[in-house]
Amino acid sequence: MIQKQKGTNDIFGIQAKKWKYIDGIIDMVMEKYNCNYIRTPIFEDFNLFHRGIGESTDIVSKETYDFEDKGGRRIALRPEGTAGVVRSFIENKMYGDPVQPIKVYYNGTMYRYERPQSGRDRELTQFGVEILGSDDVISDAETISIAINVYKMIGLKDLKVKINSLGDKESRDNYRKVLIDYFKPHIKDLCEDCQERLEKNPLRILDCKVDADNPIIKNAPTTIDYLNEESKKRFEDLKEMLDLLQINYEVDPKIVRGLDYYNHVVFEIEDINENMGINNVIGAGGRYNGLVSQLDGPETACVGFASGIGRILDAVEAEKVELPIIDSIDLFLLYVNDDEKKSALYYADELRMAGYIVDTEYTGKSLKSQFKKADKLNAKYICVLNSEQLKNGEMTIKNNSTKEEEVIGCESLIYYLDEKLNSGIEDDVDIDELMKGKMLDE
RNA sequence: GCGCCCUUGGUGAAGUGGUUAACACGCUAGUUUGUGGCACUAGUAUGCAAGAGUUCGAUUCUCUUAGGACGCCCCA
Repeated sequence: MIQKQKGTNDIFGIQAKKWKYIDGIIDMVMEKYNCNYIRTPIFEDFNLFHRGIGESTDIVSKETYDFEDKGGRRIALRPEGTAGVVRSFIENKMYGDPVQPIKVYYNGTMYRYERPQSGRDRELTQFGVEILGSDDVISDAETISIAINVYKMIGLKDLKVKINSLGDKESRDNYRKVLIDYFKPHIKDLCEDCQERLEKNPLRILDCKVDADNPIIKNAPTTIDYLNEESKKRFEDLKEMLDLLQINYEVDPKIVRGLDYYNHVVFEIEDINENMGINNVIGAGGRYNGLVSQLDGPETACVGFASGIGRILDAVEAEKVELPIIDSIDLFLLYVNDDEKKSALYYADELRMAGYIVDTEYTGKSLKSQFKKADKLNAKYICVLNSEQLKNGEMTIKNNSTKEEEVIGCESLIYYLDEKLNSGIEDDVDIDELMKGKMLDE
């Protein structure tokens, strides 16, 4: 039997409904921020990621899904969303758009060749926001608030926002040197991995799991100590704006991000619920002012974040958030003989086009099992079509929770359902209304 | 790339080097010739991830491959 590929998932059933619900929330929140949807290709030139993500780490060569196509081109499945968006920004000359900055969001699958573990798959789905063409701290604050508001709308509560500033490029490079100089004399006191990291990626030593309590690491100089005046001012401004937005945050000098295109603000949003696995960061981002020019575009200041839908759903489960998923149908039509089957087909079609969720029997099962099926589908109303009754232009419709039956004229079926289902309390989910409700709660 | 554990039906699972692979749920049918969800009865894996080996004989032992879970590395 052919099995699915390692680290991939089939999403279906109730899980698929949850994904669609989350997607709906994202679309709605983005609309409010006037952030436009962008769809870029899933595969790109390998060099986009090679140059975009940087050569200092071995992420790209080792952990992208890449291959040579039939025309001899080196292709990579996108491992993240930002590079493609930036490529598109440059290629479509969006920097010439009279309205700046360009605010876009994406939502799609990414591919990383790595060993699956809790919260990590080879195919993952991320949504993310990029604000291209603004160097103002207000964009930094807004980026974080977008992420937070999406999570809030979903119903997540155990969130922790961690922020840090890497400063501008000089600050960052300077800090790297300082850090190497600081650790060098203590190298023998660090774990094996950290000894390797010292040259390759010293910033990550701060995040070491083995030596987390090692005083050498705890007392290491922080990025913030090496910010220049302008960078410091930016960071203070950002904190003030987050306070204004009532976003609780924590400054964590260990947040450094692996890639070297980041500067100024970097942030991670964790779900700290105890049921989350080791990978509990559900969203992360930062400012990347150097990337557009690095990819041959004009100097453009950008900020953005990305968030894994899979991780969000892990958090939803960990926090036991009940998503308001519609898991019922309006009417189930039962029948036995061929004449009744045709009536079922006809009325199902009519009612569906009138806006109702209608289902019926397709496998010729006994009436008894049709009742069971109606129950499993959580049918609000059921109707057993009867040839004799239909000849007189009538049918019996039954409320499947109260069990009350009524005989009605066939032609009044739509009006009957309209009256019963669309009046009074309705449990259909209106995301827009939900949002207004939650906004007011805050 | 490395480590560790795991893989039995539609589902949850028990089990053993040797006749018919427990049990439960589910499903199907009947009791009940068109109004069910209860009850009872019957049926429901020629098969134990795939392949190879050891053996008189393997689902059970060994190896390989694939997949799952978790952790390390890395983390976009």
